[in-house]
Amino acid sequence: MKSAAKAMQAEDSAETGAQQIRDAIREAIVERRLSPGTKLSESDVGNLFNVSRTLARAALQALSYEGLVSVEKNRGAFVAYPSPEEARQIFSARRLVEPGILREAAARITADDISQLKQLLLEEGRLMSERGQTARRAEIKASGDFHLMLAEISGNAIMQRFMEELVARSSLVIALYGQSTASSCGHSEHGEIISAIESSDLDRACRLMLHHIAHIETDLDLRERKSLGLKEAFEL
Amino acid sequence: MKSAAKAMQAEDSAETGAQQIRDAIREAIVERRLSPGTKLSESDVGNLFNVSRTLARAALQALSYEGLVSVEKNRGAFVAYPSPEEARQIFSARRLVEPGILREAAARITADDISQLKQLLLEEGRLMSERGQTARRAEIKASGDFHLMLAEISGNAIMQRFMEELVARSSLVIALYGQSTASSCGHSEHGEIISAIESSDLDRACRLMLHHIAHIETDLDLRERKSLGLKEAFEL
DNA sequence: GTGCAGAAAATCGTATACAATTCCGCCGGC
DNA sequence: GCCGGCGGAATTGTATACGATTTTCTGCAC
Repeated sequence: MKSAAKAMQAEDSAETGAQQIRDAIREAIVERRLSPGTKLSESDVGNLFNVSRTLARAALQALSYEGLVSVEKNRGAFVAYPSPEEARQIFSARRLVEPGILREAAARITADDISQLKQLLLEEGRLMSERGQTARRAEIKASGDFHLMLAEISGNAIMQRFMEELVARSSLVIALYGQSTASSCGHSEHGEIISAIESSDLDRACRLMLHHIAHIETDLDLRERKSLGLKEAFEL
Repeated sequence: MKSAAKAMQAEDSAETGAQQIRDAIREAIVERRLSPGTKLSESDVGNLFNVSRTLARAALQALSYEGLVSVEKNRGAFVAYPSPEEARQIFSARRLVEPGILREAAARITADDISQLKQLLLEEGRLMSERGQTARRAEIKASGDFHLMLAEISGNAIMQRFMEELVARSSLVIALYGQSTASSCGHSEHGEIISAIESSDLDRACRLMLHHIAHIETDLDLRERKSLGLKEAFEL
């Protein structure tokens, strides 16, 4: 309900209404307030934001292009439920592009950028030590923001958009298959990467980045979770 | 009309009507039947395909997410007109991801894949020697398909989709800023890359790929083309 | 002829209406 | 009791309707 109110207040924004709805839903998905598989009916979304189905539908379509929502013909839209294979591909893509982004970012980075990165790191650490759902959600967001900021620094808007997609989908994967409570990125690894950049040791930075991504993947249990709703579900 | 890479997904009236329209327009853009800057009004598109504005709008929205169409609020949709900076970023992105894709593809490639690649090459060569608009258009498509097939072989659907976007946008850039009539890729370079893959010389293949992309860029004149609609336009 | 205000036309943004499809419970047959 | 078919409700797919914004055209003053 309060999200609906938020949508109303920003009514006279520059963007078309569908964009705001899309952003609101995306944020909810990335922060894991919406679980994978949840049905997002057009009417419900429309009612929630006090708009017609037209706009709700447009927002859902947009999210499906980002891979955060899957729409099935004549059946509706659902929060994406990435398969293990999809999960592997997402992280494979990250391993493929993030070192390159890191290199480009390092080539253009300014002192101001570095201090911003460090501030992000600090914030991340602060949230980690806090308790509570909201802190947890903010932490998830912050740890993704580190990777996104590197993409931003790289100065390539296309890669930046791609990284936004990958980070968002990673959040879904972690929500589904993550095991440890340490929800997302190893915080300290972010710091080490910054250090390596500062000392202009690019190779080391890239190695750390790859290690970091691998580390996140290690925390996943990517076994096919079939229906499982059988005897196995009850014999424990 | 049987592009191998189009092995995308089934038919039987496939997806919702908007998708077909989107694909048709995308093809027209990539084959340069639609020039950058051309206005795509919702009504016109709808009439052209005998559907309502609703579907036309959905298709245009979809294309805007791919960067092939830019929609301006309350003004309409236009075939994208990438700025020189955008063009640089597109090719920068390709330099960043294509070597990685190539490596993954090489790791999974089969004999059958190689023969398909070679066949694509042959087709490309044949089209090159032909005259006429339609041959030219088919050639443009074929030269892009080489890169797309590598992405497909890599087995990563996410990277494949990203490459589809990059190749399509590259076509726009070449249409805008390309100088030589040799519309697109150096044909022979594709062959060399295949050879390097065949002999398992990955480093060489990557070097060739980077060189190949650089070669395409060399053919661009990325100077800001301001209005130019002034005296310069008439004094020649 | 030039320039500008204002109306008319065209086009987009959003809502609503209707058709098509799927989902779900009910019922009779076996 | 279980299975398969048959409405009715719910939901999506598409079209149309209407208000808002932009563009174009017209006419009058200068």
